[in-house]
Amino acid sequence: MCAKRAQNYDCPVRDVLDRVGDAWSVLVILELSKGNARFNALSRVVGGISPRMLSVTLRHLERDGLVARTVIDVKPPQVDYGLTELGRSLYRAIGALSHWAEQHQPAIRESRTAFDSAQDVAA
Amino acid sequence: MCAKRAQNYDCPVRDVLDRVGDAWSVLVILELSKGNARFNALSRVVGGISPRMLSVTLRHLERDGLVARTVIDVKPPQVDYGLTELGRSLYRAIGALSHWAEQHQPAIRESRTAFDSAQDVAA
DNA sequence: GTATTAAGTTACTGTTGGTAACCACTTACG
DNA sequence: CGTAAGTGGTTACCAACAGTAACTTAATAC
Repeated sequence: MCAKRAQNYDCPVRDVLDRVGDAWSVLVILELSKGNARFNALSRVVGGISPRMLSVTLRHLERDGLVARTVIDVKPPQVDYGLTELGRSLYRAIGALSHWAEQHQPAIRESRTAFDSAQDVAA
Repeated sequence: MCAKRAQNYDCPVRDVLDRVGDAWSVLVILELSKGNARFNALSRVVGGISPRMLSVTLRHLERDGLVARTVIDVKPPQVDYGLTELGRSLYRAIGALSHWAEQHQPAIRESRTAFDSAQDVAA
């Protein structure tokens, strides 16, 4: 976004947020932080994700060097996905934001409720 | 996302990432971290944002209690926007991620280039 | 009277996020 | 031998939403 319209902003943060901002990416990184996994295993455990979305998400993460894809040449070929070192370091960074999120979620929830009921009155 | 399809996951992180994942939200928070500003001032300084998107973004941020909207009752009524304490604390949290982003951007860029050229060969 | 600035809103469009259905291949079961 | 179920995805399609362009209301200046 920043890069695309990039009038004044050259923004490394956007590169990361474009990836992190995606719901599935985070869930997949969270899952993989527990250990490597294969496609269908992820598919089952992430819950609600479709094969396509998983495929797309994994390819994005692989492209950014956050996830490594390894084909194991057994008879029905298996594919193993795991976090790279870069991926693990991002996981830690997300952890910090996640911490903030947990701490302040009540405040946000409260604010939203207040805002919404104020809107209802206005309407 | 998490909340919407919320099969298994009740995820406070998503609440925050839905907001942070949006390009404009971050840019606006960054801008407001420098000091309060009015609508058209923001419009000019953010660069590339349309009135609608600014309006939408600000209302989201206000709803989440990150930004305060103050109407000043002068003759052409003015509206002042500024970060709340919650907003400032999020700004600091974003800072951490931003730091990670700056540190690792070269690695990500490199990985993308490598990945893309590998794809080109394959095609 | 028409131009500008304030702070947005409305109506529309194009991209993209997401679903449902399908594919090719191998092993297991009856 | 046929068919079901697991592997790892792709293709075709649609709806929602992000984003743009144009308009609004009201006041002050020229």
